[in-house]
Amino acid sequence: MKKSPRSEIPRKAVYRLSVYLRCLQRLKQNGLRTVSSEALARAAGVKSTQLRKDLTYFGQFGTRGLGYDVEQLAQMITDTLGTNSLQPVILVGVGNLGSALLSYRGFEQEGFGIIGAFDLEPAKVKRGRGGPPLHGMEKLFEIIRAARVKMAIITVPAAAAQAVANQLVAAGVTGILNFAPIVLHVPEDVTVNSVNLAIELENLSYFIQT
Amino acid sequence: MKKSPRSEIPRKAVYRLSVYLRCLQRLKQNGLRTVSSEALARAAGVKSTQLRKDLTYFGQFGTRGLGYDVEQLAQMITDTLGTNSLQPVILVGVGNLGSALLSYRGFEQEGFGIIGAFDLEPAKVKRGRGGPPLHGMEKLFEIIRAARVKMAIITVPAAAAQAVANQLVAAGVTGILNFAPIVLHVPEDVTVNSVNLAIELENLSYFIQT
DNA sequence: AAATGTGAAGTTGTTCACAGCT
DNA sequence: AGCTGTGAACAACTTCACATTT
Repeated sequence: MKKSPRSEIPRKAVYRLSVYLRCLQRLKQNGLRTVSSEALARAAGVKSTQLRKDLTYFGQFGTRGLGYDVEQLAQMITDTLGTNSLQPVILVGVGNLGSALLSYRGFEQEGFGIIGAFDLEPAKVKRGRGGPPLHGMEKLFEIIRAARVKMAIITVPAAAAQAVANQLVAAGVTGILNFAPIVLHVPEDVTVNSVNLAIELENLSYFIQT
Repeated sequence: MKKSPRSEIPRKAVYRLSVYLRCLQRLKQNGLRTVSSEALARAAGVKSTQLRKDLTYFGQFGTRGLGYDVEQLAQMITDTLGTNSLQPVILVGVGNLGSALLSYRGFEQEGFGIIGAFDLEPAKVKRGRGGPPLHGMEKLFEIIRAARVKMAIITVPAAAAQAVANQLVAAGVTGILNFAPIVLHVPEDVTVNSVNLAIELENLSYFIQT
């Protein structure tokens, strides 16, 4: 298997891989077997040359004159992203946003299972029925280790986020999806993706000014 | 007032402006009056030269030898982003994620008020107490027009998202925060910021692979 | 002395143009 | 003929080096 040097692949290209995958899934549902870079790129909202360039970072998957096999390309993307097997994920901070995300089913649809939620005061949290078990913070380390959890979602207030991140990293987490409005400092081998909903709106606010 | 040509300012620089603002707010709470580009940049997780370059897109705000006035710089950023006055926002699609975001108070803290929520079947939606009024889709156009709403949040399923976007644009919305896992096609003068939570996790999944 | 502001250099990411398969 | 794969050209963004101001 050709293992490309991971560091030379643009982060954005990896991100777009996920977008392509969504489009391929839709195409498959519509019964399409093959697709050209032109058509897939249009669906994904990018230029066809960019799509082809992105794919070459990971290998060669097309047939010249014909296009890409929908099924096969989707398979290679899930292989590459590592979303074949179900990844266990935990969530820390069951406040407004945290409980919101717990009731959101969108993660599971894509192969991620939230196997546990953590909060400083689990007793105070109002929980709907269903959903993952809720623990106090003292269980964090133990559960992460036991389930070999590599990915975590942080939805605690800004003031607590860095401390939580430190605990997660110490327990073995190497991927963090951070919703706290703060820049997290972590070791090099840990990846942080930050989503800040207020900033997304604020950003729009700039562009709608006439 | 120096009005720089909006199109020549990198989108990323505008985004970082929001990050700087968050840091300035924290500094202000801690009682700091001035801050150097070095210190602010560290807090924001960027290089100091980048911070300075970003700011020059909007004017000159520092004092050489001293640094930036925290209060004044924060003021200029809110002016620039247009978040001085409270922006009315609506939300379309009160499913799992939509109702999640409605109960999330983070938007209001930053000067955005969700003045209305819309759903195909408002009767079916379980609503907690409080929060904005809930309407059927037939009211969408009228309410957007009446309140001169410019910004909207889309949390409908992928299959419905483009149609909703079209309605929003027709009613006068020019900024859309899109949570549907699909690429929206809109006129040039409309800005779309897409947030895809599943993709963020999927992306992490790639980087945690050893 | 300390720190900003900025043209120039460097780096990264995107698009072009076309060679090379099927 | 049609469409992919890719080196080279281009564009966008970041960082450097240093002149400039307080």
